[in-house]
Amino acid sequence: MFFYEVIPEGRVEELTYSFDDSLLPGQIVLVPIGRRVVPGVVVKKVAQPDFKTKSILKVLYSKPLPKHLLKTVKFVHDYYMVPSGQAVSLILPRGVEKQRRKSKTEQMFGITKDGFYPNPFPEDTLKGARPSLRSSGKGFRAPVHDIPMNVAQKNALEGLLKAPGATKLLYGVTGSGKTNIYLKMASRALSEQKSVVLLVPEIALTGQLVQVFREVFGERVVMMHSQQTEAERHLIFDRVFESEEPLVVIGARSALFAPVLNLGLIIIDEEHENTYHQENAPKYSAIRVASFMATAVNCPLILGSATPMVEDYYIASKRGAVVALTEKAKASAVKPRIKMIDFKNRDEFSRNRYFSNSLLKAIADNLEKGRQTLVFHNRRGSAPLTICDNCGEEILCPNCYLPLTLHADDYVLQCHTCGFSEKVPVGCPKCGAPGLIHKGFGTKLLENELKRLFPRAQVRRFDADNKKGEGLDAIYSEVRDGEVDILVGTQTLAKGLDLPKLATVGVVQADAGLSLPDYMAEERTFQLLTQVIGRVGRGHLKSAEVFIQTYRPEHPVLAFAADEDYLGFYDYMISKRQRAGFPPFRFVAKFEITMKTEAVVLRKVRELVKKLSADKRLIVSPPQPAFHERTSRGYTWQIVVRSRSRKVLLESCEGLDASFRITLDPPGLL
DNA sequence: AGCACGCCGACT
DNA sequence: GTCGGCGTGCTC
Repeated sequence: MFFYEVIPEGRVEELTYSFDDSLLPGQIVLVPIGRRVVPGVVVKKVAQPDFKTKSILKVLYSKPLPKHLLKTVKFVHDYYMVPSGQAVSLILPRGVEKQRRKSKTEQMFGITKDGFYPNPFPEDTLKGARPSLRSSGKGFRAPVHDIPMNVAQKNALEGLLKAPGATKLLYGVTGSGKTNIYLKMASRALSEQKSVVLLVPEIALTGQLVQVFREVFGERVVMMHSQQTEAERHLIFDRVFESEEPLVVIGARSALFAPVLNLGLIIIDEEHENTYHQENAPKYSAIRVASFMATAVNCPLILGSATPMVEDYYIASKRGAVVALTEKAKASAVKPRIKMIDFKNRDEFSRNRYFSNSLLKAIADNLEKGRQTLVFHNRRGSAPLTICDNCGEEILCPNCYLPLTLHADDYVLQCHTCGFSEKVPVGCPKCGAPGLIHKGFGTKLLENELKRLFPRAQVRRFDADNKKGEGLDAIYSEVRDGEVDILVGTQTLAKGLDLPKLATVGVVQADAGLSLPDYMAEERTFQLLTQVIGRVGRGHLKSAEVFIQTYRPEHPVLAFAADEDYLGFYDYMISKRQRAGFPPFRFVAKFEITMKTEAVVLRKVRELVKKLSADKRLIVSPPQPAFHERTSRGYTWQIVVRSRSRKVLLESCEGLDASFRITLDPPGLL
C-alpha cells in the first residue's frame, strides 16, 4: 500500500489518499471527497499518515502531466492565494473523467483536409483542432526562411534574442509585421524540438494570424479555445498530451495550460487585451502566469502589442527587455489626419446634436466617392437611462438595481448586466404618471439618426446586440467589399477589422469612459482610441481622417491618442501611477463583501479597515460601495488595500473574516 | 459542491 | 428559551 498527496479539483488543498500501485507526481486520478468523486492530480508520495485515508478510485492517465504545469499550479496557489484545487482545475479539461465516443473523434478530426483555411473567418477555424498528430514526421508547410523581413524586423528579432530575462516586450505598432517575428521565433523553438504556445485574445478576431501559422506550420498547429465543446476540448487535450512531437498550440487564455511536453516559447499577442485576465475563480493574469512559466522552463515569453499595458512596459523596460518595432511594413500605409472636435462648440453641432458638421461633411464626401465611414460609440442600445418626467424615478433592473437601457427597435428596456428585459412600461411604476423620458444615447440611436440624415446610404450597426448569424464574420465580406457605407458600432468593431475602403473614423464621444472612478480608466480609453484610429488608412486610399468628438479636448490622454504617441502617454501615465501609488509601484488587493443587509456589511467593513489599518506598511482606502452596489444577493462594499510588498499584502489577507472575497492584482477597481 | 455546525435576530 | 435563516468550515 502506498500513500499520495493529491490535489482534488475544487476549493480544497492537497489531501492524502492510499493506492495499491505505484504512481508518479502529475498523474491524473479520480478520488472520493465527501460524498462526491472528483478528478485530481498526484503531487507526491508520502509516508502513511496518522489519520484514516480513502483510496484513489482510478488512474485516468498512465503518463504524468508535464512538470512545468505542476509548478504552475503551485505558483498560482501562492501568488494569487487561491485554493490549490482551483489552480488544478486550470490544467485539467472539464470532464476528464468522462469517456468520449470514438466515432465522434474520427468525425471531428476528419473535418479538415488540407491543413489550412483560405477564408479568414471559416466555420471550421472556430471548431477545428488539427488532427493527425500521429501521422507525424511531416515538416513545415512553407519554409520559414522564405518569409521576407525588412531591416526593422530583423533588428527587432535580434533584439528579442539578445534581451535579458525570459519575458520580453515587443512594442510594435499596427502593421509593423509582428507576425513575421512570431513565426521566426516559433520556428526556432520547433527546430530545437520544443513546443510553442501562442495566445490570442479571441480566435474569431484573429483570422489572419491563425491562418498564417497554419500555412507555415500546417499539421503541427493545434487550436484550443472556448467555442469548442467539452468533448472537443477533452480530445484536443489528449492529442496534445500524447504528442511526441513539438506542437504549436494557438488559443485563448486557457491554452497557456496546454499539456505540451517541452515548452520552448510563449507568445502573447495583443497583450493589453482584457481577455488575458480571468474574471472568475481562480482569478489570474495570463501574462503573470506565462511569465512564471517562461522563467521556470527557461524559455522566452514575448508580449506583443501596439499599446502595451503601462505596467508591463515598465517592468520590461526596467530590465532592458523592450524591443520596439515602430516602422510600418507596408509602404502604402497612410497616416490619417486626426482632428479633435469640442462637443461644447455650438457652431460644430449646428446641424445635429450627435455628429459634428465636420464629420457629417466627411460622411457625405465619402458617400459620393464610394468610401466608407466608421462611427464609433462604446454604448449599446438606444438610451442608457429612463426616468419619470413627473417624479424623477429611475427605472432600474429588478435584479441588479442598475439603470435599464432602452432598445427602441423592440421597444423594450434591457439590463446590460444580467440580461433582464421588459416592455417599456406605459407609466411610471412609482407614481403612475405617464411620460417616461429616455436620456443619453447608444449605437441604436446613432444608427437611426444616420439613416435619417443619409437616407440613401447603407448603414449597418455592429455591436453585441447583433443576432446569431450576423456577427462580424457573417457581414465581413459584405462590409469589406464596400456594400456598406456607414458602420456604427461599439468596441467589438474596434478590434482586428481590416477595411481597405475605410476613409473616415468618427469617435462620437471620446471622453465617455474617462470619468469612471478607476485608476485604469485612462489606460483603457487610450487603448480603445488607438485601436479605433488604427482601423483607418489600411487600404490604398490617398488620405484618411479621424474625428474625435469630446467634451474634454484638452485632456492629455485624448491628446496622446490623437498624436499616436504611445510613449508620451506612457510617461504621463507612469508618473501618475507613481505619484498615486498604483501598479506597478504598489500591489493591489481588492476586498469585497456581500450581505443581505447594509448594516451588517458596514459593520464588517469597518471592522476590517480597523484591523488592516494597524499595519503601517499597508495603504488602506476607505470602504466604499462597489460599482454594482446592490444586487438580488444583497449589498456589496469594497476596500482597496495597497502595499509596496506583495508578501506584506498577502499576509494581510490571511486569517480574515472569510466572508470577504479577495482579488489580488484586480485588472481594475470596478 | 454539498452538508453539518454555530451564530444571531425574532418571536412565543 | 427556541426556531429558522444565513454564513462558515470541512472534506484525507
